[in-house]
Amino acid sequence: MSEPRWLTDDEQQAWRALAAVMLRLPNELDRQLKRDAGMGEYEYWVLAILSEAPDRTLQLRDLAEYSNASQSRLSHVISRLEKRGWVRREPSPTDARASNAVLTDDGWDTIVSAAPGHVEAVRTAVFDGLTERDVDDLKRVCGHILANIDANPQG
Amino acid sequence: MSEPRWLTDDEQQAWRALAAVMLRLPNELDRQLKRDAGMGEYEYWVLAILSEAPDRTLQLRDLAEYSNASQSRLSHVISRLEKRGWVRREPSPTDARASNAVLTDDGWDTIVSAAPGHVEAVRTAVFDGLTERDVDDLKRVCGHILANIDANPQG
DNA sequence: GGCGGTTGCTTGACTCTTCAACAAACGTAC
DNA sequence: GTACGTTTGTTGAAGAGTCAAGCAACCGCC
Repeated sequence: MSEPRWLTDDEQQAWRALAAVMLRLPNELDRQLKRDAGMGEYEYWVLAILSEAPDRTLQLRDLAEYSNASQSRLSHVISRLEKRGWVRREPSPTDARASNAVLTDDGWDTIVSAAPGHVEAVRTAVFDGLTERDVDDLKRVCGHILANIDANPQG
Repeated sequence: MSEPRWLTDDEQQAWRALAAVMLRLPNELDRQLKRDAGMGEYEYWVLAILSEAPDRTLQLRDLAEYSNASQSRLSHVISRLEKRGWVRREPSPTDARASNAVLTDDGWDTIVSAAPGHVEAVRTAVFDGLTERDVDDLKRVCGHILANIDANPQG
């Protein structure tokens, strides 16, 4: 192993800022959602993605990918959402291994009523005070990071 | 409550990208650290911050703030690090309520040997392919977000 | 000097995530 | 058709984080 390529000062500062965002922002949004809608940020994503899917239905495999989680995590989460009556499982008609998650009417009502408050929280915590260029920069840099992770997974 | 200020398309895209980073990046770095050094990303921060502090010592209250965590979380983590012999607690000489965390020699050796691999993982996952301007943008935008959170805490 | 509010920290219960092991169905090659 | 490796999904145990409650020390004030 050769001499490690240490981070420059600028990189260190950027890294500290990003790390702080990753520690604090999810916490912040979880708290708002938990308080106002009884769910966490990840559960919100799952319901939101389902609500936009054709027939409000998605195979678990795909839902896990779109929501950036492991299948195991999604499986546990779907079980919880099922218990609350917001989602139900259906066997896939085309592949006997696969299951689909379907958003119920209750789930639809829940996400529709939770959305305004959550969007407001995201706006307050993230986008307030950002210029259009800031938003573009954020999208671009995060896109690079995701590409880096995809290109070089640790798992 | 008035009509919610929905996100623009650009904001939505940026938000999805940031959310994906927040879900996947910590996971990625945790896996590398767990595999190569037997600790998680947050534990690494704690050790790293301590290693740079005067006398490798910091009051728990301050360490919690610098590491962007709750005191409760830090308390649990320090207990784990204590069990592994990387950190020890000391009563504060100036305030009988307070405790200091001190990095042990073992802890020092651990963080020194873990650092190169972890820096490499951060570089691979985050900074590879970023221009200097990207790095500046990342720092600037994350700084804005942190300011937003500070100005408007949900807790 | 002691009362009341605040600060620093710990604890335990609850919830959530990960990881590894497992099972069932698929598909390809022979 | 059957054997092998892969894909899809579930499960249970172990590890971590959050939250609320609690305790002790501090500080300002009367």
